[in-house]
Amino acid sequence: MLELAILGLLKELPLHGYELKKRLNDTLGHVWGVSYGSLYPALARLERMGAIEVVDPPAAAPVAMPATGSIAGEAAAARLRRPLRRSGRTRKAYRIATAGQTLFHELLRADPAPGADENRAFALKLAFCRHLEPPARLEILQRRRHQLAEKLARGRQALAAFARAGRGPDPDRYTRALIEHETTTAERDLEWVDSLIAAERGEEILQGRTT
Amino acid sequence: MLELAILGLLKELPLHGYELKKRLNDTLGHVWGVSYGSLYPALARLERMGAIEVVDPPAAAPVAMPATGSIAGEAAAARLRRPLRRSGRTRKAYRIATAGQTLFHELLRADPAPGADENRAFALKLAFCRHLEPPARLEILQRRRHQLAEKLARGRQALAAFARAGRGPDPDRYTRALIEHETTTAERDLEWVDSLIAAERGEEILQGRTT
DNA sequence: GTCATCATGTAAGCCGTTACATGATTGC
DNA sequence: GCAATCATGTAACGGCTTACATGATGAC
Repeated sequence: MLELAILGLLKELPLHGYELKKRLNDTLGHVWGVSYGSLYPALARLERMGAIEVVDPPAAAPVAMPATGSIAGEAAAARLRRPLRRSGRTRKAYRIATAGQTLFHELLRADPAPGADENRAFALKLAFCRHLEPPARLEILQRRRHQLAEKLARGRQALAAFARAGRGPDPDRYTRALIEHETTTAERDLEWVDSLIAAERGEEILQGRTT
Repeated sequence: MLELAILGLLKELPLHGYELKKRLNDTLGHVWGVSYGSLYPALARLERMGAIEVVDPPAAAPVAMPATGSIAGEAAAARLRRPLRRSGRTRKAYRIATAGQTLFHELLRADPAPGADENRAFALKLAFCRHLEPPARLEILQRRRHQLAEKLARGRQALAAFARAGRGPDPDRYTRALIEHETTTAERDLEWVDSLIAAERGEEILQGRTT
């Protein structure tokens, strides 16, 4: 997942580790907080894999990039633009390589190990899926839909079990309240994803694609 | 967190590892899935700490326990009741010790490391907080309330930043939609916790406590 | 007697963290 | 020259997972 986030950010513009961490925590902070101890090794790993590469030009590259469109992107870009006359050796800016593009798409499409971070995984994917083709986006959304539907089913089942077991005064109102709340949350999440899917389909039609 | 779950279950009735895992996955499964590889070491750790102890009686202990009130508890109890005539040595059933009671309460009151599993940590605490005194319960709920309020504030802030930055056609509708959705989710979670707090207060008044 | 299941554990590995070590650049 | 901050890394550890090793019991 860290890899995905890194590649997603580098896809917009070349960055060095320190700046990358800042952005990760600023723009993606609510979903994914990273520390140096995992960031730098991850960068090294990605470089070994050939997914990213250092941009050599000691004092040239990332000048005058137009609006990236990403939140806080402008501020970060400004931060990067200014001190470019540093010697250029201390900082190691990375750029995404072609192998990295491939990896990026693979990671976006891979279904997440079911578990606690299904949520953050989806959030991360959504945050980067603008780089994808509409069909691939749809696939991600539908996979998420499926996850949520299952979660909802499990919740309703648990609720039914409660109804059968809990005769008389509440055996455990807290657990029950929890499951109820989680179930309605799942319902709403599902509706939301459905609305995203609908929007996506509308988009496609507007563009004349009938896939 | 595993410790908390284990202690919480053992507080209801003595169990051995295998059964413990089943319950963990059945009743708490939606919030916390465990594997043997972490469960058994955790049990060993807790035993070393003196928080739990093996129940020696080779073929006697957990017979005829009345309704536990926990979901699926009856089924599990039946499962445990029947094969009791096993030699009694293969299975190591654990009971919570007094040191464990203390630990349990400490774990319930400890504030969770902020991060991804704030949610599951709270869910787990809620699932066990019926063992707590009302004031302690209130404290947990209020801590959660605080967490959610902060999350909500961050969300609104991010949204405001979006409003400032995103002139014209959507720079990134996906991220925006994500943050919007997370914000409204936080709002609803907050309302829910507030309702739990209100219920708790009502409870207190009914019982004549004016704390 | 053999198969499914119950039952306990260990080993290796993944993915992240905190804490530490180190040094360059800039502002004052 | 000194502090703040920028910047890169390493080391140790944490907690959990999968996969593996092992064996008892009960059903047929």
